[in-house]
Amino acid sequence: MKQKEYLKDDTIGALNRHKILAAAEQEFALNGFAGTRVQQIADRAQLPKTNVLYYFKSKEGLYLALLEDILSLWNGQFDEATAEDDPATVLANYIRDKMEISRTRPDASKIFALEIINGAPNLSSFFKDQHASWMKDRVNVIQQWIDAGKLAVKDPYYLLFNIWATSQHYADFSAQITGLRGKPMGSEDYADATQNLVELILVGCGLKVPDVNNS
Amino acid sequence: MKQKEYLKDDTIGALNRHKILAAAEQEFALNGFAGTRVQQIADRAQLPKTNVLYYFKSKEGLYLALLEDILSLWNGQFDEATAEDDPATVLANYIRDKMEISRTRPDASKIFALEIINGAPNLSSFFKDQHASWMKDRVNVIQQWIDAGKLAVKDPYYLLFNIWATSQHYADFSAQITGLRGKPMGSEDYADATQNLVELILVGCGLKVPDVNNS
DNA sequence: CAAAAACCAGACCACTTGGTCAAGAGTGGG
DNA sequence: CCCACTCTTGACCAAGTGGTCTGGTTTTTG
Repeated sequence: MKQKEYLKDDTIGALNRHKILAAAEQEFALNGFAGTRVQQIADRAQLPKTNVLYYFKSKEGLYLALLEDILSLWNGQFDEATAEDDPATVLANYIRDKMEISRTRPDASKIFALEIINGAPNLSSFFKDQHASWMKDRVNVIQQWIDAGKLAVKDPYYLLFNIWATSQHYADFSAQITGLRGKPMGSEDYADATQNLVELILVGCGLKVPDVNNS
Repeated sequence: MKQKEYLKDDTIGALNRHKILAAAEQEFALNGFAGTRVQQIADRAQLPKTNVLYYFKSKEGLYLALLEDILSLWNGQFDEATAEDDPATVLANYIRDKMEISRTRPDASKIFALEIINGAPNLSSFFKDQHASWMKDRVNVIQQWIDAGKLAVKDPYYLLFNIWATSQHYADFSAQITGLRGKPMGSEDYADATQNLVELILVGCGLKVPDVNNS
């Protein structure tokens, strides 16, 4: 029984694991893996350092567990779209999804960014493979749109890169954005930025911007 | 006299300083500040560790010196543009500039990104002020274009953020891009990506894409 | 109600790492 | 040639850090 115990959500163990992961997400996002002290995570989680190491074998183990959680965010609606769907709607929703993640999970986004900048040393080849095959599928759908004359874009890869870059930018570079705007992005600002981005990308692809009210 | 000595470019000291900075740029980009060992920098520069500390007071001093070098890249042609200039040309050139920096100085771009993600703890308020006032000027010019009906964009800020995001993405996320494309970006790929991006942004702003051959 | 498992936490340690020191080796101008 | 200055380098150290150990307390379970 004990092995399954921690899968339940209401045990004290599951609760602490959750607290630790949440604390670790903030600390790793702010200081990177090497720059984060286990003690800092413990402090933030309001637990003694020893407890952190009790629930997770090591600092690296904790980081990897966290990373796995974070990677599960990298799936969204666009996953199921097919060539028959309307590109404008699909892309608009995908962009809105990505922006919503940036807004609600900025630390997760930052950790992912840090990981990639450092050459993705900890991304499992499982994730990489999965990610690559997801990409192939999506590129394929986009290419069909292009071939059908629905999309004025030359290369599907660049389109996706541009969407990722712009949407993640709001999370990853929030310090710069806040500094330059003079105030942090509120949720209305995010709504503006999202609408702006949707229009830029869609118009840039020769599409008409669909109504806002469809998810 | 000794104080000016290191400003000369051909002394042994200037040479070593240069080697150390170059080595540090690579190491810091790959491992972040906390994750980089002074010894690693020394090894890459092919000098004993003590020498690194001889030329730069401390690891932090070295990092700050490097950062200052890097920040000097954040100026470009767009700086001198006025509301009388043609927005399509100015923006296209600005995007090309940014992409060129991503291609030729990816490590510098990564270090800047790491710095921002971590909340920009080491950016001098001098740089921040300078950056903010640059921003105000540029936003002003863009706003004039908008007011004159030359540019179909609602907010100048978001336009600039989007340009930065997309162009820096190619440097900062090169590991992901390489993984997904199956091969690293060559200079022809960069040319393609640049042209693609210029078209996306300009068309997205309701502009016509000018000829490639003007810098 | 035991016994076993899960949880808690202070004391402690091996090791890494930035940085210092001191002693010497080049080097250039007067 | 000598003297001041720059440069080089091995030996060394104090502080910080991830992680263990041990002994205990609480919770679960048969």
